[in-house]
Amino acid sequence: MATSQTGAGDPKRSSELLWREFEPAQSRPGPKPRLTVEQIVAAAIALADREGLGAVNMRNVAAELDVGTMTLYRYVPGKGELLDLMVDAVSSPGEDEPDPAGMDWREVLEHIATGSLAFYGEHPWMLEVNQRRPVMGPGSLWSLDFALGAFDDHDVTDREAILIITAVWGIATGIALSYLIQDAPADQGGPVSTEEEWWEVQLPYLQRAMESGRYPRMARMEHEDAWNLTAEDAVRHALDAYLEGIAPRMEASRRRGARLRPE
Amino acid sequence: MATSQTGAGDPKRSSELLWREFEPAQSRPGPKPRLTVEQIVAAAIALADREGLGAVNMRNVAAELDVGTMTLYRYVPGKGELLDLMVDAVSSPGEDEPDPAGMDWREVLEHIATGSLAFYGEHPWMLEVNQRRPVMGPGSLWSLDFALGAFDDHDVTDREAILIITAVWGIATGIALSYLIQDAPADQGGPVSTEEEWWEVQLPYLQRAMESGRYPRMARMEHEDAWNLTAEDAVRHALDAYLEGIAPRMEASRRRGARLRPE
DNA sequence: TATTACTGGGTACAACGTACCCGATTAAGG
DNA sequence: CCTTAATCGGGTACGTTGTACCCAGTAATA
Repeated sequence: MATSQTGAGDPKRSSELLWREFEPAQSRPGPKPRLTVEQIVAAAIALADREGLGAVNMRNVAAELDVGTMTLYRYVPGKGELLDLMVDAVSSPGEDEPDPAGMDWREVLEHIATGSLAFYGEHPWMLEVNQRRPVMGPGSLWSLDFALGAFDDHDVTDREAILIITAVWGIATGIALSYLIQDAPADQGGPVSTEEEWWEVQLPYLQRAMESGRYPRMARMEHEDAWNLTAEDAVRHALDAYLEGIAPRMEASRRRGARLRPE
Repeated sequence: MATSQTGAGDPKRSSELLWREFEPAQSRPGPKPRLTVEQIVAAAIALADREGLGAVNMRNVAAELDVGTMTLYRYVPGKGELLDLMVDAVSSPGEDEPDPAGMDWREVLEHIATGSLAFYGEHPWMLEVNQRRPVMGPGSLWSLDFALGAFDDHDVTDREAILIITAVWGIATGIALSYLIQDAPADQGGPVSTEEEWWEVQLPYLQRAMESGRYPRMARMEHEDAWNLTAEDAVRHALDAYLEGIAPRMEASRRRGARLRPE
């Protein structure tokens, strides 16, 4: 296995591990484990944050924890499952997470979008993970529940809520993919060309392409400032327009003085 | 190199290959090449379409063409560059591509979004490629130029045009990532759990999670229809709302009776 | 015809995931 | 307290990848 896909392993083992907090450990014969799953996941995340997803291999994670490589397999069935655990762990709420109850729908959705950017800034390797199957662990469920908080005071169908959450998440992730993935530490090995070098080399080819007349609209662009956008600029624009688009519907669906009742 | 990243190789070699049509071959000593770069790229794309990105390795591509593995290295510096070429090749215009000149801004942007979905449906492996650096070849430039056609009749700044294109592209790609990547042929090897199996196994855990009271909003959802969304549904919703949001600006910027002049 | 650059592709190695194995350890039963 | 058996740490080794290196065959040029 070489690629980095979620849901690659045995779903039963993955689920057991994701929800491990639900079955407390019981006393068993044999030596005390030296590690915990949490330690392994934390080490793998630290490694990914620091050196990129390419550096996350079983040998490196084991070295990070100063244990033998094969020891990891006592705790985690394989690399695929470890990746699932990493994804769910970073999706879990932080210390200072606000409570969506009491926030306006706009605030919640904006918090999701800007929070996603900050999130991908901290964990750019998350943009490289192929979330082939949704990882449904405690952290991911929490994220979804948080997002649903946008509609606490509104009468929208479940379907509509999902559509809106999907759209906001899609905007944030789609744009983060364009702008942030390049900040992730790359697998080194080849000629470690910097961003400047990269463009410098391409420039003459692009120049000739522009002069070829095959890209008339591009050729007419002022290159200077148009491309100097940040992910924040792009998300702000897209989100503002999108929220403007759904605002009438949201305002129409607002319930009168309702609060989330934990019935 | 194990991961699938663009821009991984030598940028000079990549550019030369991307723009190979610009330097015509000249007569040289030595045997005639048995292959062309086009053939190799086409074989790799066919393989990726059919068996997934995981099946694209140098040995398989060579077997597809009935040549020795190392022969490929006569034409392509390495797998990273081959991936760049694949990405640019599938981004090139098809036979029946409409001309954005003469289309309304809405039509162009909608065509980009729905076209993207169809595109990812045909080449789901594109969702797995980490576009760490933009591949600036003939195909990608053409896509950009096409998108800029949305503004032929409008007075918008270059910056604004890029913002809008980025938003539409981000919406389509972000949503495709959620909905379509699961349709890509998976790297087989482990327990090849189907979609149903996957959910069946997770269900009891999710049930317990819902009963735990930690996800009150999720627990209150009607699961039946809310999750049965297609990528088309999600994109239509997001794009409609977004276009609604930028419509005032676009209408305000419309030029009077202007047409694209190939000056 | 001789030269020379280029072609096909076999061999081999390094990095990876992980199957398999063995000895050391420790809770539970007597 | 001692036996038993499950569990732990982790070394060895193999299969799969990308690709460096090499050599022999080939064809345009001089």
